[in-house]
Amino acid sequence: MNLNELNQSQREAVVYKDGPSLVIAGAGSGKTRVLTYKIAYLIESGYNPWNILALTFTNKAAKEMRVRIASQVGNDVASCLWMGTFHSVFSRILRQESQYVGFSSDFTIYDAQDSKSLIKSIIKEMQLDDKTYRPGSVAGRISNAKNRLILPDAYRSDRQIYDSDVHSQMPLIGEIYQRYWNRCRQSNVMDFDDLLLYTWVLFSKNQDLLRKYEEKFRFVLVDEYQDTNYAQHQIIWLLTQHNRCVAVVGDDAQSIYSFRGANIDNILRFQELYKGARLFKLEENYRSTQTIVQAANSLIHHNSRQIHKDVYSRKDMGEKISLLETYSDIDEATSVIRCVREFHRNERIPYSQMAILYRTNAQSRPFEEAMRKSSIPYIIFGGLSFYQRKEIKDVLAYFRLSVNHHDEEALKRIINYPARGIGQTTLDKVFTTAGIRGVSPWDILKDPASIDVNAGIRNRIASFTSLIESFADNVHETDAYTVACDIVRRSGIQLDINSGHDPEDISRKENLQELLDGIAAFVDEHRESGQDALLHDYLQEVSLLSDIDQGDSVGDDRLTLMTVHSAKGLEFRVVFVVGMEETLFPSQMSSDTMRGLEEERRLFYVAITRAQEYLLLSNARSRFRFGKTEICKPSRFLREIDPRFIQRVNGKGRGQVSNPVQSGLDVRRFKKIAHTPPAPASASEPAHVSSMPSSVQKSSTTELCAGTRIMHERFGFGTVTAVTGHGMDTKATVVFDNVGQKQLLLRFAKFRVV
DNA sequence: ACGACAAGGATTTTT
DNA sequence: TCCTTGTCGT
Repeated sequence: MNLNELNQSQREAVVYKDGPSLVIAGAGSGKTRVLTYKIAYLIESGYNPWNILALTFTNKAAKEMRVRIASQVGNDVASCLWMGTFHSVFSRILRQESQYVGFSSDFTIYDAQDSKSLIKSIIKEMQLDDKTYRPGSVAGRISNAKNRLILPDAYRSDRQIYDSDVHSQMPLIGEIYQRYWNRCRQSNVMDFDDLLLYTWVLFSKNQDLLRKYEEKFRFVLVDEYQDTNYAQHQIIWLLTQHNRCVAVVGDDAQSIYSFRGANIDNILRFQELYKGARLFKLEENYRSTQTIVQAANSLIHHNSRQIHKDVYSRKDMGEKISLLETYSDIDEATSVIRCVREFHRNERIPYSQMAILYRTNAQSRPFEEAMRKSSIPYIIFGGLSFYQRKEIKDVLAYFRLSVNHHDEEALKRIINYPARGIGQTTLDKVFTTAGIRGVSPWDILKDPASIDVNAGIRNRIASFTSLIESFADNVHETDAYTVACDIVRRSGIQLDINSGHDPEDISRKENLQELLDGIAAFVDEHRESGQDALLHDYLQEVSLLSDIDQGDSVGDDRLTLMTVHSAKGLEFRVVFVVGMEETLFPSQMSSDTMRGLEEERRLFYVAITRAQEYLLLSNARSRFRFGKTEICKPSRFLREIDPRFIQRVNGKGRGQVSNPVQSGLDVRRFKKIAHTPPAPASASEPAHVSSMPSSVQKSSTTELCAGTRIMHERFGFGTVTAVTGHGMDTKATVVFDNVGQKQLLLRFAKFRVV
């Protein structure tokens, strides 16, 4: 590792390991670089990788860091690090120690949808009005409570909380929380918040365990600390208050997730909590022009609560920031797209280096239309993620129920999908009886005498339970892919999904295939590195995966459209921030409190600092919203940027005024997430290569030695650096051109020598 | 038990 | 406007 590749302040932050430290990393200042170098440095100075805990918020960030660290210390070492998202690391710990919190180790995980659905059922069971007790808001309150480490008992006896619930017309939330809590325990499931909450319970109620993990994690690093909630903060504190070997990295100016419980005070008060903590500031921005950096500074200075820093750039001043005001949202889209085309033609900037950022997903539509008209290739992020789709969730529910029969939400999803004649009436009986007896619905299904139904239904129930049990039989021995195929086939999902022929059905079919391909890849990958690849293992990983980070195929030159939130951490040569209007950005719902407004301002700060070279901000005088045309005022944020950095531009071009008839008549609806115009008929590569019936031959191991070039089915080209082991256990160490170093177990690896 | 219609609501969403 | 949810009819 070469510390000379770091600047002065980066280096100081990296080599300090004698106590707690807070690294304030301005936008584009090399935060990930510091984290990865620091971990590599710790290892070089004697720390065992398995004694280092590094926590991130996204799988993507964890993966990226692991690759970068692997390139410094090798993959073998890097793979021993405890590195991952809070949720995945904690779920691993909880599975290990599940007995101490009263769960069994094969607990399954509820996503937000499952939680909401269970809460809805509970509200119904309590015969409350779901207009007053809106499941979404109730779920939000419970989630908040969990993030603040408030257990149901404490919730119900807290006067202040009760008053606030009464104030919002929902005095019984405590009761709902208690029931929700019990039901999750009974179902052997945890929701996302539970993964944090029970970890805290585990450590705070059990001194021996805490000591064990304190010993284990000799050094703890946390990325994006400004986004931690109280629970995460407290767990870190429990683990590190004695050895004080903790480094947190973040930027208070980029804290934009308070609506999910993130608490900016965690980072602002870090030094009060860890007395004597060193503060390092990374202030040189390597990403953007001086204009962009200074403009962003001038904006964020309007916030009162922040850690002082002077972010600067040594790049050129660059272009001024363009301000574009248009007549309507349609004009805004056409004008922005015209700019996109000019940047592409005149400046030769690829589309993939440009992004349109907006506050809300609903704003994407006019841009989609404009891009279709001018045949600009684009990709829209947002909307339903892959794993949220019905067809995918159904399959996953089968997996979950096979692993954990008590998973109530999984059961509810699939007991009558595909249709097997077990209707709502029967289900109601099952759930009511389960509620009365205090057992899981599965227990009721297994005990046919417990409900009053006719023999036909009884038979159908019996065949359903034995179907699930037959899946469960294989779950511990057979690999996830084989089990998954078996489930998809024998459950009747395959039949159901293959039956339709409209575009919707085709897409469902493709999604199912993609899921199965993903499982195949998972199995391959885990086998190659000698790890288990059972359905349990897959489920654990996939339950905590939200987006498909391998999603976009490389080489596609497409313009990006996304919300500002999802753009965090990304950068583009050209950025358009659109819809800069009061009530939209800042959002109506946030602008009544100072705290909310400051968060919106930070959000805008994030948007601005995504740009490397060119930044354009636009606002429309009128906008079509909720079925009406609204008059819009320019955002106050536009006035908060120092005018020295701003130039007004005219969106109308050469007197072109948008034609309302033209846009109004365009009634075709496009549901596709991504759209590529037909024009550049690129040699179409097969969209899906089913990976299990391997198209790549296994080569004989004797051909391999250090220096051999190989082509791996998934990892691409790479060079063998070492071959170790004998017979079945022969492994090759390969440095891949794109994905870094990997260990391949030759018995399973799919590659050929080139 | 499923499809057709009406009504109501509508940020942001790393896990 | 558009999406989700609930009710009603067959």
